[in-house]
Amino acid sequence: MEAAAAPAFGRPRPVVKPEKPAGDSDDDRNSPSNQSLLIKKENHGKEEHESEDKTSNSSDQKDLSCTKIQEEQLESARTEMGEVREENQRLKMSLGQIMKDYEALKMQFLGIVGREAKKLPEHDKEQRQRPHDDQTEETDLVSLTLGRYPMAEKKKAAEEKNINGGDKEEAVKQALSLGLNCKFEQESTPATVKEAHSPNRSLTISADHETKEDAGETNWPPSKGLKTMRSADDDALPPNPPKRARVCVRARCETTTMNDGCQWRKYGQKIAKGNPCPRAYYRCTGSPTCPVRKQVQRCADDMSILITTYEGNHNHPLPASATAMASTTSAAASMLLSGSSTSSAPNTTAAASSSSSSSNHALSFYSNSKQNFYLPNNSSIISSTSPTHPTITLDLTSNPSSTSNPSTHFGKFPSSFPNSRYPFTSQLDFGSSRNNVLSWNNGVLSYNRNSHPATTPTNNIYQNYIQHQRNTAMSLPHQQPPLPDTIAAATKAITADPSFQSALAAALTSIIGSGGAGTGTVKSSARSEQPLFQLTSTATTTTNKGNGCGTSFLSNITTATPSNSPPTGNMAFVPASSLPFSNPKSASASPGDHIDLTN
DNA sequence: CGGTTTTGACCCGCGC
DNA sequence: GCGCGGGTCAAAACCG
Repeated sequence: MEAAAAPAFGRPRPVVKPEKPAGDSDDDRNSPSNQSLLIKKENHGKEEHESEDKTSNSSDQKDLSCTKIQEEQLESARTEMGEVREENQRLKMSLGQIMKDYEALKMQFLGIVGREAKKLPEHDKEQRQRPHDDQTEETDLVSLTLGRYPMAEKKKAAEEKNINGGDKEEAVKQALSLGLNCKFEQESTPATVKEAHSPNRSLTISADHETKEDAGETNWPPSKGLKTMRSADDDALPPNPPKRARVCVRARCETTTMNDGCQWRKYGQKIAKGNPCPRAYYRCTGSPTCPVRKQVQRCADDMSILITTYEGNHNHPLPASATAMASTTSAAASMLLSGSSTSSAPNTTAAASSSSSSSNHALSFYSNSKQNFYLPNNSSIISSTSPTHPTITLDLTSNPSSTSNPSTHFGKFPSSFPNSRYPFTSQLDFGSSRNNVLSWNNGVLSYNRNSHPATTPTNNIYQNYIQHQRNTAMSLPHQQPPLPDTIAAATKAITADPSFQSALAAALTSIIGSGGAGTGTVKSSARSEQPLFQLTSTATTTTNKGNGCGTSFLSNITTATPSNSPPTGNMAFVPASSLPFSNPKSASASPGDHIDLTN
């Protein structure tokens, strides 16, 4: 392995002449110097033989000249030998250097693994101890819950977890080797990650998938819809297209679909087994060739929960309001595909590495080289992997009363989730000790902290993040700094760390919205006629005349945060004009919505 | 009239 | 090989 790994370091190898093995002195018999010596001997014998037939004068002269020639040849042979030895030395040194590099990387990797292991919550450890077939990559499962997570249910959910089990090292390896440059604007950065087929994901493997997707070639289930793909989306499908990740978003929503800012056309509906609610199939109509599709289905156990599964990346410019969700889903997919899903604990640092910080990944889960990213409290991601589709689930449901909807939690998730056939789920609870609630209700994201019901409810998540950013050295008691400072700090943190979580972004958005507007509604500075996003909190109640469950809560905090991020940047800040609430035309985007303010 | 939704039929993979 | 189930197609209906 070491020998194989050494070239991967990219170190320029010394030029080695293949016909001249750089061996030690043992191999010198084949060296040119020896050859020349042999030639010399042969010549000497030949000359001696010839000298018998010739006169002594001429033979003496010839002997003289021959000895000179021999000496010259000897000299050149010696220099040649010296060169060969030098080359051997160089080769040995470079080999040693490669070995050193390898060892260093190995130590780094082990260190990361060790750190990761320390940060695993206890239930993760329990989970790890479970004999699980999660050893296979096919069953990767992570969970990120953006809602409060009661401890009891956390334990349940922990049982579902498996990614942090025996495969942790593998996952970290994947995280180290993968970075998914999910893109939503197809042009800028050539994405370089594809889904891995095998547990041993590598950069090589990850090179294709995104590229294909970015090129607008969606690798929809190769098995299915070949006809469809050929006709509409793709010109050519690879013989063995890689699996593509799915991102499942669970959110409380009374409407038929979540309003994620995209235009969708329904192309099918099916009654899925085990769920009385029909599953609807939508296609993105933003571009005729846009490969993105989504499935919408209500949770069988809790009809108020809408499960939206996204698949594919948009190959066209998205409405700004859509970039948020697209970014979120893509980031989640990135996380899944990169194996960074091993992060689990509150303040967990994911050992994910970003392959490119220049991606358009609006809400990257990745951290640049040595940066850590922190998952907000109560955020959870469930990722599961079916034989055909790795799936990551962003649970945006909240459960203010932990017992009201037990089924919405991941402990029961597999039974209610349409992808329940996925053999494993793992839930990573990022700490719910503070009883934070981040909920997404019918187009509004609300974040409640139960411990301070009367205060501004939306500060905790990024406070935690900021606290982590400050390395907890200050060990400040949990408090809520003045909002402007907080926003500035959050902005700074976000801009400093592009890997900030989408969920955190959502929370931040709501924070800023509540803080900036005070009424829970932030209006666009450019177009004040439409709310940028609306927030519910324990203190404020807003009505959403818009459509359905908006995902654009992630969008448009530009007015509050002086972010320099482009619309497709790490945070999707969009103008109000493009918010889905203002788009009542598409029924799929926002059919007959009404506001659920129960949270 | 163009776009969307509905819905039965069809295709295909997978498990038995 | 067969049945099941998920996913998609495509024509008709619907809607603004």
